[in-house]
This record gives sequence, structure tokens and C-alpha cells, in this order.
Amino acid sequence: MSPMPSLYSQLYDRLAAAAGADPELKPASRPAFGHYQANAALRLAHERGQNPRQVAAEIVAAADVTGLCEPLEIAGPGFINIRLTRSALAQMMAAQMTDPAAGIEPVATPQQVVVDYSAPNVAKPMHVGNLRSTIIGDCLVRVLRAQGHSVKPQNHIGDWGTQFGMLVEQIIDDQVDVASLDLNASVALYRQAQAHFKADPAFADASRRRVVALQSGDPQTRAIWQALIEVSKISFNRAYRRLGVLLTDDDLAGESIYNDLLPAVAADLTAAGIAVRDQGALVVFDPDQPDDAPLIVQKSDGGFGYAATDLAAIRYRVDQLHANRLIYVVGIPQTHHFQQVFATARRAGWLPEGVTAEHVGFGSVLGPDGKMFKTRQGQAVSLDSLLDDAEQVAAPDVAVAAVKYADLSNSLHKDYVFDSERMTATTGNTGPYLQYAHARANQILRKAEAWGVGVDPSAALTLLFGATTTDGGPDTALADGVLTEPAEDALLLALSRFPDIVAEVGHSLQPHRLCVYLFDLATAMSAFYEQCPVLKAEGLTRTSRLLLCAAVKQVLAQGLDLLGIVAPDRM
RNA sequence: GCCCCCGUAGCUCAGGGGAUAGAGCACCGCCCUCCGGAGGCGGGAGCGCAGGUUCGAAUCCUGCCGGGGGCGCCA
Repeated sequence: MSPMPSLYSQLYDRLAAAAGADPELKPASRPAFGHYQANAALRLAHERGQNPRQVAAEIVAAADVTGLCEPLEIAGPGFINIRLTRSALAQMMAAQMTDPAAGIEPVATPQQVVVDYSAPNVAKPMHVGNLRSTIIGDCLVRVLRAQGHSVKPQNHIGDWGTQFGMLVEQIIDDQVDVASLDLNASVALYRQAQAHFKADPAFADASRRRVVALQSGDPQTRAIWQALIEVSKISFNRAYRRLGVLLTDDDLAGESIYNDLLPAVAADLTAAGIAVRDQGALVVFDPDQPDDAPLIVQKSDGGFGYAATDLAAIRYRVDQLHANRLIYVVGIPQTHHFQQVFATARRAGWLPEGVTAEHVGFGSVLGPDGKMFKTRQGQAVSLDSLLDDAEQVAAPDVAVAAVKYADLSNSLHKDYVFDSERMTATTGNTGPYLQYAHARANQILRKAEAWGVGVDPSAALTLLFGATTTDGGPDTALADGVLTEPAEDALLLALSRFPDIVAEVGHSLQPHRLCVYLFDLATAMSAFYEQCPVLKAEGLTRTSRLLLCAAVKQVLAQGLDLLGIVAPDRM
């Protein structure tokens, strides 16, 4: 059984049929104008050289909105103002409550989606950059899965490359027992190796030979390399547990797994005439971007650049994972790189028509001074230290919610300042505020239970909708006199929009829209709470308001879950 | 030098062709024998600048200004 289409979808379809065009349906710009407004008449009138109000009148006359809306109204120069019926809103609430997904609509054509995110580096601590990618990617995975897509996370960890030559060489030099290493020790070794590499040409040479040994599968080198990965995995997983994200070892797909595919990438691009030798390197020039620097596939020393790895990953994801939507959650500085990689993959036919590739770029996390967040030593600030910071002003569950919400609630493209005081505040557009709103809705339900006035949702729905059904028409199905307060109307409207918001986020990949929505919902809940007594009401009024509380709790919990934020029943 | 991102209220941010530009924080004034005041109601204050497109621009285009970031062999 498929859930009821959202009220917006129903309305859109009926108005589109009436207008014979996109009705330009959007939420009303002011409450006085109703719930929604359709703006198409203004544009259509201009195209046809007609009077806008006349065109609006024709659309209104042709629109069948029986059972869905109050009579449509024409206002101003030709806006069509739309007010949903109380019954339609209440029925949508009922449908959402009986749906575990709270009304989220399954997409018509589920896709095989690969989401590339998190991507920490082996032998380096996770830092602010990894934080955003991890949190945003986790949210996108949850949203897309909720829509019915098949989603494959790919954690493209940095487990390959020239840095491992010097690291392994340093370990052999120092006769370090890799079994005893932890992450801090391997980070220290890495720094030591970098300094050593710069200072000692003989060590640098040995490091380069060590890279070759690693790539050719030398057992000793591989064993040490593998041990380093294991050490790092422990710390990655500890960070993922702390953050409460879905990533597991099953999602690990580091750069190293593409190593054997790189020669074919170079060979195939060369054979296709896409890549050429230039200044000793194998590069791709984009005929559409003649001023661009080329994409470097293979360096002049024979080593492969990360473009080659990304190209191999595209082939793997399309051919082996059968993806038809590729999503890369990587910082904005990589925008140009992905443009080049995607363009090259298209030319090579590795991104066939019907497969999309999107770079979800995000801005930087800034320190209190408004500049790139770095430690005094110039290192990137570690993820743990950020969370520690937040936990100094809030309990762990709340602190993580605060950090994640602060990250997700900003537009992706913008930088934002990490301010633990602001993000853990219990007022305003914060994670803790939404958690609180959820706990408070739950509190009312629990208290109703304790007072012996609690209602089972399905029984309550029967009371509300069953008792007065006479002719079966939707307008008469809802009991009289309930859910008539403006605050109740606003809350019902907000609830009904949830499926639309989720669909929008699945399309635009902009989690902050869900955050804005949930904050609006919580605000509507506060107004309702202030203006409409629940437990002190009686009869069907109390029943209907308890249902509203239950519905709000459900949607808040569901929405927060999509953000990857826990919704405790009490705080 | 070329390219990308950002610029909305004192501060942090929504709004990305449509009616009088919205929140939160801070500030000021009201509302409590109220289910959690972590509230509610009201007030002041804003689209970087200049052109252009449009019936209509915070929104699209161009050029400036300011801030940040990238740009052939790190990933």
C-alpha cells in the first residue's frame, strides 16, 4: 500500500490540470493568504496578452479541488490563494501517524546511489574537514534511503600514496613494532618521517623506493602498511561511534583498492585520444576549457595522481556497483578537480548517459577569529577536540546533536564559525532546542498516560473520524469543533509539509532545508502549546490535541533521525 | 593573471523571479493560581555598490568593491 501523496502533490496535480501548465504552487507568503498560493496566472496572462485576474478566474473555474481546499480565492493582481480544508489536513496527519515513515513518499524510480564521504587519511587524526563531509554525507544517505533509493556509502580513505613510502621507511629505520602502534604514535611517526624526508636525501631516495615496493606488493612493506591502516581504522570507528553516523568497515573503499585499475585508466584514455603526453606527464586537456590547466592522470615519474584514482573509482562504481547517481561530499576547494574528472569520465564513456555525478561542495569550518580553523601550531583542528569543546558546555548526547545540527543547518556553500556556546544553546535554531521540543511533546503524552487520559492513536483516529461520518464525504468525516484553533491549523499545515521537504532535500542535497523546516515545526509546536491546553481540555478536543502532540513527536523524531540526531524522550 | 565561493538587521543565519524581505541571539516593553518560561505577544533596526533584463529582482545578467579559497606533476 503506497502512502497518500502529500497535500502539495495533490494540489499541484489538480491545479496543473486546470491551468494546463505549471501552476507555480508555493507556500503562501503570509498566513493571511491561506496555506498555499498559485502564481501561474500572472505569467500566463502576460504570455497570452490577457488580464491576469481573468486567467486566474479561468483556472479557479476549471480546478476541481473538492475535498481538498476551501473555495479558491483570487487576490491582488492575480494570485490564487488556497486554504486546505481542516479535514484534509487532519486526514493527512492521520495518514502520517499510521505510516512508520511519517508520510515520506517513496520515489517512483529508485536509484542505485553511491555517496562518497568522510574520507579521512590513514595515520592522520580526523579533523574539521572530515567532520563536515562525514555529517553531511551521513544525512544524505539517511534521506535517500528513506526515499527508497538503494544507497551505497563509499568511504574513500586516504590509504595510498607517496606518504606511505616515507612512513614505512621510517618504521623500518626505527625498528618500530607496528603491532604496538596506536594512532598518536603513527601520527608522530608521520611527522618525523616528513622531516626526515626533507633533511636526508638518502632517506628520501629510500622512501621513493619504498613506494615502489608498496605498489608492487612487497610482503614486508605491505604488512607494515596494513598494520597502519588497522591502527587508523580503530580511531575512525571510534569517531564514527562518537558522532553516531552509519559508516562501518563494510563501507571502506580506500584509494588503495583502485591501484590495480590505474594502468588501465591511463591506457584507455590514451587509446581513446583523450589523454596525451605533455611535459612528461599524461594529461587531459578539455577542449571546452582551453584556458584550463590540464588534469594530470600520470605524473612524469610514472606515479598516478589522485585524478587517476577518482577516474578508476567512477568506473568501479558504475560498472561494479551499478550506480546511476554518484554523490561526492567533498569541500569546495575540490570543485575544479571534480569538474575535470567528471568531464573526462563523460568523454571516456565511463559516465554514460543516465548516470549523474554531483559534487556536494561545502564551505570551511572557521575558528573563533573567522579564519580557517587551525591550531596555534598551524595544524588542522582535530575532530575530537571540537567535540570535547562542545562537551564542556553540554552533555555528550546534546553536544553531538549541537555540533551536527550547527553543521547541517547552514547553507552548504557557506563557511561557518565553530562556536560551541551558540550551537549548544537551548534557545534558537539549534539541535538542543529541537531535542527539547521533541521531549516536551513526549512529556505531554506521558503525562496523559499517567493521568489515565492517554489515547491509542488508532483508537483516537476512529473517535475523530468515525463518529460523524455520514455521507462519506471527506469534509464531513472529521468531528465538528476540533482542530479549529489557528495554532492547530498552523501545526497541521507544518506536519503535512514534511514529505515535501524530505523529497526536496533528496533532490537538492541541501540538509539545511530540513533543519529550517524542523525549526519551524518546533516553533509552531511552541505556539500551539502556549495557546491550546491539551490535558486540561476535554473530550474530543483533548483527543485531537493529544493526536497532534503524537504526530509532532513522530515527525520531529523522524526528521532528527534523517539528520542523524538522536531524539531522547526526556532531557 | 585566470577561475570558484561568500557579502541580507548590531551578531549568527533563512529566503534564490511574485503581494508589506523573515527567524534566532542581543536590546526594550508586555503576558505566569500555564500540560516543562529551554515559552508567548509586541517594538526598533537590513538586501555591499552601480547598471541591465522583466509586468514584477534580495533572487537572473554584466561590471566594480570587500572577504575567503583554488589554479600542471600532494591528495
